[in-house]
Amino acid sequence: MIRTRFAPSPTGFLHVGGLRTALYNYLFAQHSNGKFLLRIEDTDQKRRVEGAEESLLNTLKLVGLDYDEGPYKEGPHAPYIQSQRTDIYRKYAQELIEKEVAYPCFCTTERLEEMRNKQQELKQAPMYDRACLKLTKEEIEAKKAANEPFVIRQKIPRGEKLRLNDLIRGIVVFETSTLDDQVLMKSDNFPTYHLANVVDDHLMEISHVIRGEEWLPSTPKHIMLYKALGWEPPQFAHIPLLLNKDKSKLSKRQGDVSVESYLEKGYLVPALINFIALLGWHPGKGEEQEIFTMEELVNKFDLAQVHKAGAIFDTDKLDWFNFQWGKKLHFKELEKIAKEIDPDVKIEENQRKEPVHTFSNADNERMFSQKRGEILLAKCEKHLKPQWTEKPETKAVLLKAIVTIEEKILKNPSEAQAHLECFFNPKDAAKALILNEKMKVDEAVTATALSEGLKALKDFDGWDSINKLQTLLLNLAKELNLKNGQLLWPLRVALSGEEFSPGTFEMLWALGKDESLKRINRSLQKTPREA
RNA sequence: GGUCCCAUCGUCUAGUGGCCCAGGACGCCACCCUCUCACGGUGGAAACACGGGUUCGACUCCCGUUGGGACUGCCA
Repeated sequence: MIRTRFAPSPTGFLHVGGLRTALYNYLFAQHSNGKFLLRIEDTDQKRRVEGAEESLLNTLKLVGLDYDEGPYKEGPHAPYIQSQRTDIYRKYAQELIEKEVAYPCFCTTERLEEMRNKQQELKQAPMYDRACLKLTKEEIEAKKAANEPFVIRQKIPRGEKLRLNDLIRGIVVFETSTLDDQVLMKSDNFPTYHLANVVDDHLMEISHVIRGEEWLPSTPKHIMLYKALGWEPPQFAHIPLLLNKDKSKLSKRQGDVSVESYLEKGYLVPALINFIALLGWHPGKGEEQEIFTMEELVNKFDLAQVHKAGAIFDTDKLDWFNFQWGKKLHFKELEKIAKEIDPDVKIEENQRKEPVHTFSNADNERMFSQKRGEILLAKCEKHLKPQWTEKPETKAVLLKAIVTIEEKILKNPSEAQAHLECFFNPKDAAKALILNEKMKVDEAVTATALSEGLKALKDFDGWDSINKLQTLLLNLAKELNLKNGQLLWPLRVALSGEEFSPGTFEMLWALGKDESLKRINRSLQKTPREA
């Protein structure tokens, strides 16, 4: 039975590196029909952060990493919070002393510090000098009786070779003489990671310990503890680190590392998972697919394909994943509501692989467009000026305008405001902007385009359809013997007042007849006809 | 300093001795589409750290060098 665990320390928000560790544990367990457990490692009273545990649990839930056993869930090995298991660790610490693979140490922090400084100066490896190992039973009892605080240290044998077969790194050999006598129990009677982790992983029947590479150097100590207690060690898989741009271990100081903050910024859960999964793992076999659902990841995941080298956490690619997933999810949602509105709707893909919805009547199409606006609005509402969404008349325009900038919202919702500005705060079109040499738009062309455009639009009654507006103006351009751009550019700039904006047909449609004619008219007044 | 880990385009990576004068993706650049921006399409620049072996043949195996990283806490 495969059993894995994620064992975070509740000292803050869930870190993206932690998310990846959790994800690999989850994927591996799911892939092999095993169990994934969550255990809270809160043995350091000093680093306790209020609310961190809740936030951790909450984020894990948000990203869909549900655990089979863990806090607030029934499980055969409860409790899953280490601070509630201290009796267990004390018992095993005692057992280790009795087996003489651990010993009490009364050295003060000051003495240890002094010792290390000296060793550093002599360019020696800082290691505990085993002063307390020489204590007799009587001396130990006397110190205990005098209430001297003490820790329990692991007694590492000297001159032995320890082989570890890591699932990712292969065989790693350690010389035990280079290993320090690790503290197992602190003077506050709480265990350190090293003891608690070994005891719990054994008791909770963890088969595979999948954890960050930073643990590799202490793994031989852990293996010795398993052996000393007569236990079979689990399999180890040390996954590579996530790195800052300068290749150091990913840290808060060099950018955003909390999963919550990425979620808050609007990154989609499947995009984040997709991105993180591929940082240090690849399905291999020449696979060129990049977009994977959680289900596909579970199917394809394999520890043998996890890399050895660290990966830089570079969010450029995350932005791309987010855009891909944004489109995918959005189009799926549109399909659903289109079918709800009109069971006979025809959905075809255009050349860009975007869905085109053809409805059986104009009412359905209108309703769909409105719904589409509402969906898009929900994606960017928090970035918009509230006055646009509050007034009914501006809201109607907004729901249309927002559809015209769909791909921009999908790409980056926080920029929606800037793209929508031209619908609500029209700037007078600067003459210099309308005239465009490259497009062959001079003053005469502008005057013709605006006045003829205005004339045609005045009597037009197809304002509810972008397609009809398009047909009208394209035909007009032909009649006037103008290139499309010569007619459409002046009109678009007259409508938006901007160099960049949604297209002419889209703007006309969203703005509606009255406002459109007003804007074109105003530009026309200001643009002198050629003499 | 010591111990351990690692090393293919700027980044994420494919590659398990001949399929590779190295493939994909992001980013970048150019062109196309086009009423602008964007979207989309096509193309381009861009990497096996170095030196020795082993082999008929090395990105792939071995050794060394160099470089990077982690650990070296009564933190995890």
